[in-house]
Amino acid sequence: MTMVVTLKEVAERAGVSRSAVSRAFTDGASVSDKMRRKVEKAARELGYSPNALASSLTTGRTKLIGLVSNNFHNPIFLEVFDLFTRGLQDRGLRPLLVNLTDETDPENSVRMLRQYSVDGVVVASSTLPPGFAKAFRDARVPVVHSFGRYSSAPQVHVVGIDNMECGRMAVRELAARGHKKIAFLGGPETATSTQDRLSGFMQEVAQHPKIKAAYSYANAYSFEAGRHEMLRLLEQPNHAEAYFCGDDVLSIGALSAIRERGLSVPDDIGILGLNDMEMSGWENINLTTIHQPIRQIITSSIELMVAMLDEPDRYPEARIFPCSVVERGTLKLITK
Amino acid sequence: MTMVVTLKEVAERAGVSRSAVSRAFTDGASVSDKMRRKVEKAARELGYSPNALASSLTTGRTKLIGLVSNNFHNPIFLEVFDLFTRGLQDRGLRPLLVNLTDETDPENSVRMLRQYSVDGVVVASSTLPPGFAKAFRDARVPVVHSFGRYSSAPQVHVVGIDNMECGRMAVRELAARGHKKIAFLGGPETATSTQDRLSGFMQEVAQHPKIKAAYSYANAYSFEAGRHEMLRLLEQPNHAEAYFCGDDVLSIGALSAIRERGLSVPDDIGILGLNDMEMSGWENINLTTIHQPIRQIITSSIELMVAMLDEPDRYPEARIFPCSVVERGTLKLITK
DNA sequence: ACAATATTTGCAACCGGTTGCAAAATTTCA
DNA sequence: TGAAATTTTGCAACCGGTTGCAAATATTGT
Repeated sequence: MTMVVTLKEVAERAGVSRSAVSRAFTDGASVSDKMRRKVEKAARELGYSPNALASSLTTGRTKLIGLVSNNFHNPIFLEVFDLFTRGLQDRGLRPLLVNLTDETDPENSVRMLRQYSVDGVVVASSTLPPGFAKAFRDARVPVVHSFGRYSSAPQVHVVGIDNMECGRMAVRELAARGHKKIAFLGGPETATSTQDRLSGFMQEVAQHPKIKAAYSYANAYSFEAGRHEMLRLLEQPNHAEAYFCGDDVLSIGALSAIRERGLSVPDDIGILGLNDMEMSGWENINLTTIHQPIRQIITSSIELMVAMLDEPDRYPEARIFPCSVVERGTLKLITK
Repeated sequence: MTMVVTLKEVAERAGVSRSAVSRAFTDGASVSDKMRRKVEKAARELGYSPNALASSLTTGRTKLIGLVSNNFHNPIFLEVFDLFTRGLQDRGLRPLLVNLTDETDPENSVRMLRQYSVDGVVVASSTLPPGFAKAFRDARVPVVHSFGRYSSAPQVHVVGIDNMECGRMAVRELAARGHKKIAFLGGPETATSTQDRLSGFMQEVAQHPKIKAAYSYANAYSFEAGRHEMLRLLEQPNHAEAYFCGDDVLSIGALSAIRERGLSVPDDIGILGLNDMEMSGWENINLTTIHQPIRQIITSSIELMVAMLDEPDRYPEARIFPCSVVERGTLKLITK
């Protein structure tokens, strides 16, 4: 159909064996310069390029990496996909993108990715349960869980941040600005990132006897969810002075709700986000937020994946990167 | 290494031939119920699932679709990737994501995608020259250029909008609101979408003798580029009353610049965008814009791709979807 | 110039499946 | 019940490459 040139035809044209052609195209193989030139000439004339899938059959390596996620409504994930695809490409790996939105069962995706013999899988999500990543490990395919839950006994490789510490950091930050009545507006209750941020948040609150804290959840990491939850909160008799939102996009939704109700930020209500996505720095958003070093997380995830390709049974580790507050316009300045 | 179960082992366990196992897993094949049950039992016990890549070798179909783009800084593309990946998955196709940022030469990507024997390629970009899509056609791989340039003599399948008509529509819209001094703030000059929108814009301006029009370009479809160009324009002695920006993200950048200069929208300056991405509807953005029906464009692109898999030499067509203005807060209301 | 050594090449089997064809088994019908 | 028609099964070759091994060729040292 597609008239694709095969190795055999190149061999015939060059008047050499098929193995010779194969060797000319695999570096490190034993080929003389003369032979290589002869083969390359024939290949060029025929427009040949080797079939990566056929060769994977014998080499056992496809250079395909499953990139699975379910965050297609959080703008930070555009940055995530950009960094992942470029990083993988730069190392000669190909991302097979899997959209897990609405998928509750790891089975299907595991099966599918095994059918395509991916060399490894990157699970890029904090809203997918840890069991999802583990399912890949159980199927004996190397897996890195980026933005996953850090645990003292990691079952799979995790690269991300310390979400509990972020929760604590948020409270310290709000406390330093003199807020006495604060709240956590989390993402979906089932997301490990939400759970951990909340638990760090509450842990730190316990250290500040004068601070009153509350919490509630949005049902997704999305603008609409944040807006909806904040509208609900504003209908309650006495809302908090400042909110730590579990994500920037949630924060932006909350900001929208607050302004719609005629309140002003940061004077009436303060907002602290988490992620520091590109958009949060835009002047029309200007969100004070905790920076998550996604560039480093992704680079490190890829390096870890590459290392695992050589050493599949590598002992699992967690790579945790520190976060820090970036000061913009949605939180009052610190009063000294 | 990965202890993967092969068809041969299933055959041995079930006590049947290898072909029998193969047939049990391809629907439409001639197998008795008894045989199928026997094979399925053995397969289940062994945890077998067929190797899609190996079978592609003989069937000539990988069900892999290259999804190539270079728009990783325009939030609308998160929606685009979401819709494409889900749409492809729903039809049993797998998106192989290719990030063409910084890539100027189609050669590499064509070669790479051929090595992986993709069944087809979707080029999702209006900032990639038409030659990019054509390179795939020349390599005899089915290609659909989504968001591509509509031409009366299409060389490849194009699914998108009539960009010239959008330009005209923008002028009519601004004229109807009584603006006499308008301008087009385009994306990169090399993007066909920019060229066409500008040419439609100018064409329509010629129909309105009282209207004065100018135009300039941002160097990318991104927030920063839009903001930067608008800041530059505001330094000129007399800027326009209303701008048609070639994209929503550009518009948002422009809004940020305008407000930073202490001007108000839409009273001092009006902005009309194009795309109607999710974010444009957010209350803190609230952009008046021309809606591009991306959902329909993507559904149609996928349907076209599926059709081409059966009929690779299908006569090229252009599928054009109408756009329409969605009224929000960045343009004065029409004065009757 | 010749033997010893090192490098390059081709043969043939294999990777994990699919498929045309003919033999074997089953069903249909008289 | 038996022959004809139909369905199911297995054999063997093939898809496009890779690789261990032995034969062929080239290089080195004396």
